[in-house]
Amino acid sequence: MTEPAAEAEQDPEVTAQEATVPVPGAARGGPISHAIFRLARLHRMFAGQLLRRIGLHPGQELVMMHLWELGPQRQIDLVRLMDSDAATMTRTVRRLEQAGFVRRRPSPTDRRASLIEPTTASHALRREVEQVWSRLEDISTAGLSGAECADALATLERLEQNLVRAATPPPEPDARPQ
Amino acid sequence: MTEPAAEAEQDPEVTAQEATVPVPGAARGGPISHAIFRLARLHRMFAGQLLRRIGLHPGQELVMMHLWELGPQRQIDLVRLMDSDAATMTRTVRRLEQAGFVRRRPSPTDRRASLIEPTTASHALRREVEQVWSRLEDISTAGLSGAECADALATLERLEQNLVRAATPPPEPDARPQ
DNA sequence: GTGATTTACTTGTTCAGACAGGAAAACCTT
DNA sequence: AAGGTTTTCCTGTCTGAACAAGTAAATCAC
Repeated sequence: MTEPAAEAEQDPEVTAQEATVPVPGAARGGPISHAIFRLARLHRMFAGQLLRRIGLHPGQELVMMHLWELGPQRQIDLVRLMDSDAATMTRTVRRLEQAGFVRRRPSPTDRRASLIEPTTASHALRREVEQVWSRLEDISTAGLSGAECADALATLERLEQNLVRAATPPPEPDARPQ
Repeated sequence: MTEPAAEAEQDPEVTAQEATVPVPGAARGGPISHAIFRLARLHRMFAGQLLRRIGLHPGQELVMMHLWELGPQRQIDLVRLMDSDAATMTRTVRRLEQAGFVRRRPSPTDRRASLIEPTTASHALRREVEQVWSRLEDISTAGLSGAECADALATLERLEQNLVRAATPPPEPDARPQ
């Protein structure tokens, strides 16, 4: 069990005829929103194809990276690290367990929780996952200078901050929140 | 329509404690990739919450926008317009039909296909969907000048183009492709 | 200590998205 | 006309993601 990876075929048919999908919303609706949407779609599809070859599904690689980096974690810790969902994490961990990449161990201090830890077999995956991320980064930043990369990053983070601010519960101008 | 700015929500619990989710990959892995990932997640979550209030799920609004804009379409046309998947479209159209937003009519010229058309009832949705997109755009671009918006758009499209290029099948340097 | 609340996790449901496989109609070639 | 191929759509399966609801353990308040 726990055969390391799927090494599949080496050259996938990463054929996305995406290019320029004309969407009504793009013209009059929201050019930025729609660009985010398209970029996200493509990026996700790309990551999915790279991950598929090493036997992971999108999202699972983040769990594994956290575990490799931080060691055994409770599910709730993983949920917080990834800003994910407890229900999703339950299933993701179960699938990773069935795939032989993680193991569950009852928490010695909390009988509600279990500790999730990477199996030794999973360590063969680590380099591959890191290669996937590095490849994705190379592809995304192809042809961009260091300054342009920094610029792009600042732009992405600014957009993100705008959404974070808008999503943040209430301004709560109350002087004494507590 | 197009109420000016984000002016925050008045009610929803759009509480994402996102903020700064520390992910291993962010530090050493791929800052740009990870920023795309986070931005996409937030953007999608936001769109989902706005759409939920008007009774749609993410993705369905795009189908409706195409139908409102272009009139009756075959499923395969919608698939191509959205760069989606035939299987997904089958189910999305079925759900939209059950929700009363679209109707199916057999194609007069092709007995394999049916034409999907928006119902009259759906037209009440149109303004709401447009408001959602416009709100999303306002939120995303809050505090950005016109030039900065154009800049951000260029950045997003450049990243997108990088992925498109990488996904495009082969360079095929063969002089005579045919 | 007893009882209420919170926390960690699970299950059920619904949705999008991707892939495999298949059916029927349309098409092309011979 | 006959046969093979392509197109259009559907179903099944598996995954992530989100929400609701529930269980068991821990914690807090009294």
